[in-house]
Amino acid sequence: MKFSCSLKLNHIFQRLYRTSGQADGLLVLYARRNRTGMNRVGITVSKKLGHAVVRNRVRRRIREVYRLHEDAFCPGWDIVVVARSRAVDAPFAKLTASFLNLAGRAGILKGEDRQ
RNA sequence: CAACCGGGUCGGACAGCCGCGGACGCAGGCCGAAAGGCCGCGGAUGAGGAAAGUCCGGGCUCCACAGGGCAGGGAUAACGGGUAACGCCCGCCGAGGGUGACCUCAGGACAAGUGCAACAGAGAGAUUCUGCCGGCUUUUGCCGGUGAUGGUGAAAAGGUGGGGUAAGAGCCCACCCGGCCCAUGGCAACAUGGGUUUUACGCUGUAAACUCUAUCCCGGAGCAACGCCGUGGAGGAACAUGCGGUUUGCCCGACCGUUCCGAGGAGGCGGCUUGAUCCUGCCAGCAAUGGCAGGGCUAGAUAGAUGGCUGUCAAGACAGAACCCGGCUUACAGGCCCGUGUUGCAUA
RNA sequence: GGAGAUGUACCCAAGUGGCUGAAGGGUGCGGAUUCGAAAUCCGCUAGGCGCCGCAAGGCGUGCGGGGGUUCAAAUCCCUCCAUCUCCG
Repeated sequence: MKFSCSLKLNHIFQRLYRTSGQADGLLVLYARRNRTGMNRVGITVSKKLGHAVVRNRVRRRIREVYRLHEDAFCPGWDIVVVARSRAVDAPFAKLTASFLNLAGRAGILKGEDRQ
């Protein structure tokens, strides 16, 4: 990926959880501008969603959504995506639509940036 | 042919496009004095039979070295073997179940001692409420014998039959059951056969109750252990035969700290995968397993790599390594293979 | 990843092999007190699930689930599940 890496530091997760996020039935999205010029993306899947196989599948699908639409995002943001329990059985197209809709509301897409 | 029994093994496949991890390779690019780092390209490679639960056994690592004495604790439990070890596995014995192939069993000792056995019942290892019998009394009743009777209970003096007696009782006899002793077979558990006399073998159940016996173990932790590097920020603490600390308890003993220079700490690197290893063949053994020979290297992440989408077939489960092995337990759709396998039906 | 702890009526909970009652609180209902309530005091029965019954009530099953030992298990043993805590 061109300008993205994974978000690894626990205190940055904690900082993002204190901000007000965007949510719908499938996902919750927190975003915050950073100074690196890169996007740092973290995915949170709680143990309540199921066993390790279920959690791995949800995380991989969410990461795939971001990877396929990386060009639509503005660089320079910290992003945390939390999967809710209905995201376990959601089809891939609905997951994509939910992610892009929440990102648009957070104002981190390139189209939103021009306005 | 059908229904089973036991054992083993696989556990989505193929194609296309876009992606991921760590090794390896490259007269490749950038940075750097160098060591090296980052990027790019390439072809290989990349989750399980349970990776799970963390229930046992080890390896490995560290801590202030763990020594002696007295207490104490834990595990296992027919017998023989296998193993690095085990509470695991194999064989075998006994008991129980099944028509059978076979399956299940914490399966030492209550005849060393102690405890418990509620309620009911006369009585729960010790007895006379009713009954029966004998004697006295001659209404009531009293004394003695008796567990054979009734009822109670999970359990009531080893069982059946006969003799015997006032009535009865292993009191006596025959057979059976169990215990003990002897002989034979077996490494052994045990099996089979015999004996059990003189005076006295007949003993309840419970040890997943205390306990006893036998064998083994017991310092503590666990890779978030532990070692190394360490930005920024802050700058402490203490005075000697004392104080604090180290192991299941106590005593003795031993040791450590009480400092000096950088503990602790965000983060990073190592630990991190060649091992009681896997595959094939032969040999020993009923088997678990062991030996020899040849060949192979087969994940190593660190917010955690195997994915996403499409198509065809199938519809197809349980489920994701985190220091590593050997087991156990639990979850699980379907497919395949093996057996001088079992039973039933049909045909010859 | 590792180490532990706890599960009992709607909630808090005692019970560590035995009889009728799963003790006792809170909660519920009724009464006293009050103009009315809260608090307090007194009494009462019910307590979860299933079946039968018009009702009173009765029977069975229930102490997280399953299995075992025992005459008998909330209690002892094994196993699974759930919840919570701690370790950088």
